[in-house]
Amino acid sequence: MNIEKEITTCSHGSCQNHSNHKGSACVSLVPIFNHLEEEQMEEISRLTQSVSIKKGEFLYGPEEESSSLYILNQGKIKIYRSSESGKEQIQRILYPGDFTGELALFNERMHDSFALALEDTEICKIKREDLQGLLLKYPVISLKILEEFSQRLLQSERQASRYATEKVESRLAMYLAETMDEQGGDYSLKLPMTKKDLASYLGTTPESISRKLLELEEMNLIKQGQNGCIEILDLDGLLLV
Amino acid sequence: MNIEKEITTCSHGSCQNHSNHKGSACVSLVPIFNHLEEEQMEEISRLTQSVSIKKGEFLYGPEEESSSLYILNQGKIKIYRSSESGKEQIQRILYPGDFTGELALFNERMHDSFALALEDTEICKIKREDLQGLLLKYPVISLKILEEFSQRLLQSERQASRYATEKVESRLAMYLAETMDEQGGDYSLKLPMTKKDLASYLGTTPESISRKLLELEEMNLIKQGQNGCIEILDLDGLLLV
DNA sequence: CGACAGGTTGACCGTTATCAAAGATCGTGG
DNA sequence: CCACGATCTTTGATAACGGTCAACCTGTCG
Repeated sequence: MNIEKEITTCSHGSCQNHSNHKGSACVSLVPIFNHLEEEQMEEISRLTQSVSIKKGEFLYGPEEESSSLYILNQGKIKIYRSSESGKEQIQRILYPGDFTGELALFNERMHDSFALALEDTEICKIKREDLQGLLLKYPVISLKILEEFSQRLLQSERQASRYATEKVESRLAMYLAETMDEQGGDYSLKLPMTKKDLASYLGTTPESISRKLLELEEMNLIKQGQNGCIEILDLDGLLLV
Repeated sequence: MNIEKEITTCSHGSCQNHSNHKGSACVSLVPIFNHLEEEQMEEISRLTQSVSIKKGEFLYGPEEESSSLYILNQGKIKIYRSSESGKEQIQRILYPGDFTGELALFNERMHDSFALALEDTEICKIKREDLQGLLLKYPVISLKILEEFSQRLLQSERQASRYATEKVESRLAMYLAETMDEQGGDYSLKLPMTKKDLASYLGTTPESISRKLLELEEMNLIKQGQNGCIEILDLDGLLLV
């Protein structure tokens, strides 16, 4: 079972070299399935189905009926919705171990966003009925999912509140500060998406991102490198913006 | 058990006349506890504890440890957070049957928002341990909560996306359109909060709300009455704004 | 009756979106 | 491996959207 380790350690990183994971081993990746008995794990594995999608293809789109929970095994997936006025807004980027499809799962509803593969991607599916069966059989899993959900909810509400109250510069500064430690050791980071997508994620335009990053640089708070690499020179200052 | 009916029918309304509910009958109100066996209901009731708070008092505040799920029995509670830059932002208003405290519950974390009673209010508490015990014992409840959570998550993400992409006028128009059918029969509504609070909810200022409502009125899309009563004259037009 | 919170209106200005055009980068196919 | 087109990025000029400040009005509550 060292496949798990291998993948886990490289999530959020840039490893493209692992490609021979068997069938449904990916379930072991997902936090919600942690700490289960081995036989339960096997039962779960038996219920999953593995899917590959190529870069640029959609896992699902809005108005599309959903009946599965998707667990990202390998690759990178962009979840975005197109707003009432037609603008695209990025919700989040999925990395190995993340899952999606939950909403449609419990609501018996359609998807209302797009899931687009940014890289060649491998995914595990669990059908709604199978998952619900599992939840009833092993209540612990529900608690795990509830934790995950409440985490997501918290984040989403915080995000909403930020859009509502902070100006672009602050939103950007906060984003940098938050993304930082996740990405590299020493106060630097590599943007996990294009600046265009970052703009959409932060609810602004590419032009503004460009300008604001320059401003932050001129204030000696950050230093931009190549390829969206950014060094943070003054974290405290950044958070005061 | 007609207490349930009585309260259910008046939620979102303006009934102040029911005040003699016994102990923990309120659990029967909550969607997540629907369709349970009677003995289970009784078990749940035994675990709940009833609390009253007066208008203007806080149910909880941020930085405060939480260990209970709160179910609103009677009254009206405003949930808001104060953003990084110190501005207050309203998350939602609770009506009888709604619950709060979930986040802190599953995350073993502190609250990060305020819960303020807008009216004299009655609440049922269930302790974290008790609730988790229930969830493990009756997995069906988990599914209910998961439904509720995914509903909330969907709403919150949609909301966030709106803040990010729509301008004030659209946000306001959408809010009116959404709040409408819930409030009265014929295309009219009564704002459930002050315009000041509405401004905060929509991520803008009272001044802007005032002006935009006037604009909508001048476009013959709505008609303002007394006390935040608004008649919608042209729903389609409103949604095109 | 006065104080106070909410609401409205006006004037002003900062922030940020928009449009346009040029430069950089990436991926693809020859 | 290079060249091409597509896409992303930057920069500049402009304007609109909306926040802020200040004054005034209204209704409510003690």
